[in-house]
Amino acid sequence: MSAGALSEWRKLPLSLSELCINTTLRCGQSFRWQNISESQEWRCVLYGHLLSLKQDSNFLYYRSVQPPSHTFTPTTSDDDHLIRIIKHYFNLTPNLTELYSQWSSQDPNFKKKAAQFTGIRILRQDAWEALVSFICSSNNNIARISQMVEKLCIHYGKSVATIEGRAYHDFPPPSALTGTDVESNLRKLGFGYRAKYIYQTAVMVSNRDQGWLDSLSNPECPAFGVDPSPSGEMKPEGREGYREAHEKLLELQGVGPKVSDCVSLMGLGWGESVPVDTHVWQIAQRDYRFGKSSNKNLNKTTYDAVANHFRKLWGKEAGWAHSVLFTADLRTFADKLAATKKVNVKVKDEEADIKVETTVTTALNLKVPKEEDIDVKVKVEDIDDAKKPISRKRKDVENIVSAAQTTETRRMSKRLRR
DNA sequence: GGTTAACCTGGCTT
DNA sequence: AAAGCCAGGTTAA
Repeated sequence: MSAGALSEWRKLPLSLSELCINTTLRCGQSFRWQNISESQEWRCVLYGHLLSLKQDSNFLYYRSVQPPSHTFTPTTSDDDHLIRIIKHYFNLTPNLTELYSQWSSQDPNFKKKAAQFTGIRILRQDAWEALVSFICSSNNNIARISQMVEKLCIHYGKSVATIEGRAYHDFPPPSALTGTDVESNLRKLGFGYRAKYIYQTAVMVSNRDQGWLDSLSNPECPAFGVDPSPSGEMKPEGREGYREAHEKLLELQGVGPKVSDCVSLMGLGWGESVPVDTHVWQIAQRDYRFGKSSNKNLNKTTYDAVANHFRKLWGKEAGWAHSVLFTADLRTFADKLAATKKVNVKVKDEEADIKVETTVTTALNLKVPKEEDIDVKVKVEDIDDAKKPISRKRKDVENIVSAAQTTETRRMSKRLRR
């Protein structure tokens, strides 16, 4: 392991509509990125390299730790290797702007949401990491999932670098999690019932041929270092290879349909995979007329119906579009909507402490179904939220949402009150 | 074969 | 303050 020195920043031309790391790295795809708030920088270990990123409207900036044997200036081959990691991990080949406009032309609801949530890409993560991460995700919240994944790396992953006193670890391979004490250790570390799933799945994967998991990848979007080749023909239920990957993953412990789809999408490169979780099910009911008649709850049949519907609507990269709507619905991003409202109301910083009396025509209300509306009295005391950190507590979010409302009684959805 | 109760835990609400 | 609720589900009965 190496300590200390990060290289100089280097940069890659990239627009925010092609990739927004601040959204993409926070929307529940990867649970491992660390945000350094002072420098607006994101850090994570990928393929044994500590990578640090930041972004402005025209460039993605990146740097890494210097291997001790090298001079301060990175060699071109080091730089090339980092660029390859970045392009692979962020799946930079597809033209996202083009995809957004295709999805928008097919789907007015997508179009409505997408304007606020540009630059969301599906990451091309390591399949094993995605598998374990999403096993951890079951019946769990993003904050705790992130903690669990971090603990896995600290206790079982290789330490790669130490920067500013913090050690950075890589994600542990399956073989590191097959010890007979792993389940009990993970339980002590707070994994709950997922401890057994992780241990059992590690054993199962280790017992298969090396590279078995990666072999389930979309050939057009293979594992890092593998050359792409053509994949099969798109069908309503997805390509042959996707169906096969999905099915094989289900054999593993702790992997049901939703986790299998997350791994297929974010770890195996199958763009048509649409994970249907509670959020997506709610979106389907609220915005796409699902669950209106007999099928009121999410089961195998409705799961497939929702996924197939979105594949028909959005096409081969349906999972990418799904992620945009999913993100737009995350509580973490309630501020995006509110922030835009504030721009509309033209509230100036120096007026931030003044009560808002303006009537706001709000997109918040547009997406609310009438049946679920309830009356809420809103009093706005403080709308000075602009400089607060990204991650907010519930009360902060309510204040922001409130700020977008008037002081009179308005209608507000249950979902937005979360 | 489709439904349903358990399942771990920590953070937040009441 | 203590109890209840909830979080990107899966499993076994």
